[in-house]
Amino acid sequence: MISEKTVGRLSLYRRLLSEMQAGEVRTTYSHEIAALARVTPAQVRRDLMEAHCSGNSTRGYDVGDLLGNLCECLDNPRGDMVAIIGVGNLGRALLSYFTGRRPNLKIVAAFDDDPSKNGRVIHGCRCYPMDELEAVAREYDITVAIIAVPAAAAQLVADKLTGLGVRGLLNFAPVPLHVHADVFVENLDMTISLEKVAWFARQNACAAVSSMEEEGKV
Amino acid sequence: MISEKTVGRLSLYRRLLSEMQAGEVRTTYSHEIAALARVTPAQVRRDLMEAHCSGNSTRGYDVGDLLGNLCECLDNPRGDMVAIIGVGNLGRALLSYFTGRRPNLKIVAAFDDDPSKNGRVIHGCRCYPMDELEAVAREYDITVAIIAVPAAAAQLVADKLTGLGVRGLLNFAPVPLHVHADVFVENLDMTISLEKVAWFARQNACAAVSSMEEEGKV
DNA sequence: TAGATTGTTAATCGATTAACAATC
DNA sequence: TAGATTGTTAATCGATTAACAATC
Repeated sequence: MISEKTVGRLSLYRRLLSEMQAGEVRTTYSHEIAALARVTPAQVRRDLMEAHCSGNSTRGYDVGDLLGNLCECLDNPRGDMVAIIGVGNLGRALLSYFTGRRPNLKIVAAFDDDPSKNGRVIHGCRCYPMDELEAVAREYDITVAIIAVPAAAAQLVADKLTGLGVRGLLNFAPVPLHVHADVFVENLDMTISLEKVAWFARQNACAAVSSMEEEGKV
Repeated sequence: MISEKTVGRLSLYRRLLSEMQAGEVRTTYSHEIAALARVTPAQVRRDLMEAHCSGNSTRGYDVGDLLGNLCECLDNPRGDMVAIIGVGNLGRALLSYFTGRRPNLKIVAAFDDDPSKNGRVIHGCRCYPMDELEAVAREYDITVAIIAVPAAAAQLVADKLTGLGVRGLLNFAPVPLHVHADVFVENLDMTISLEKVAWFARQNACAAVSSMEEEGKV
């Protein structure tokens, strides 16, 4: 099993390579990919080897081959069916953000308890009441879900989803979810991210001031 | 300097502890915090020690003391001024999401090149044209920025911001940013997160099937 | 006291980094 | 060939985990 970080980077490399290809670049070296992805060349090579991609010691990597390999490694040939739970401000923004971004990751159904949303089509995605989760999830064979409900409802939603066989959750609710080991959860707690940024921004600003003071003393 | 992961977890502990306090819990043990945060008790103790929080070997940790210490460690007493760049679907959703969530992290200004947004107040935040970035950033003493512009514009925006002294960026644009070492960047690439979830969901589903097959054989 | 906890130290694990040989 | 690259191996680094003594 490839590590979590490597999978994320492979996905990034793929995107960068497809931009290269659009610019008609045929071959590339690890350090070129590394510069774009902001990682080290050695890391790129290691990641690519994990994905069974090999290069040529004179011409580096063939962009077309690499893209093919990465797609084969990362994508489900049948595509993955995604549901989104919660169609508030955040849910609607996520629908608009994800729609069309990756054809293989299709958000096919949205769910919300608000009756006024029942039956509406938002960014091309139909909205169902929570009661119909089981029926719709089975109909579409949903394997991935995005949780965009308030914190208080998130665990209940996660339990329902995993009970229906969903094995991957992208959780935007600001609570850590309790799930079985065979379910992959990615927590995207945006408040924590913003707090981290603010904290390090302050530390860096302080470090800059104190290093300037030190320089001044010398 | 405390590690990135620890800072994130401290922020999480604080939130969980404040919920405890709302339920009138006075003292707590590391394993209680650990169960809520989905980490190990040893990790909780290590994190708390990093933040110079100490406990009592019989009564564990005092919830009130802990909250006070964590706030002192994590928060800027004067509050941090945050700007958001890009007021599209995502930007507006982020404004609504962050508004009021952390009083110490106030989004005081939004910026967008779309003239129709100039002067509008969205979720209590005034919208300015990009031309006014420098003047407004200096006026409010902005130290943190959220980047919610399309990929093609992100690097330019980041350069402008860091040029104005912003030392923390929360980047939602799907490109890695090039910044100086004294700027902290948190990349929140939601497409990569969703791809990771889909990938591991598939691996886990496959693993479940093969383990069932193995059990069947025995 | 006895017992469960905290804080500290040593051991383990994994990922990253650096150094090298192989290749075209 | 010469040179820059790839792929491989060994060394380093850091974080996590486990084991222990100290505490109330």
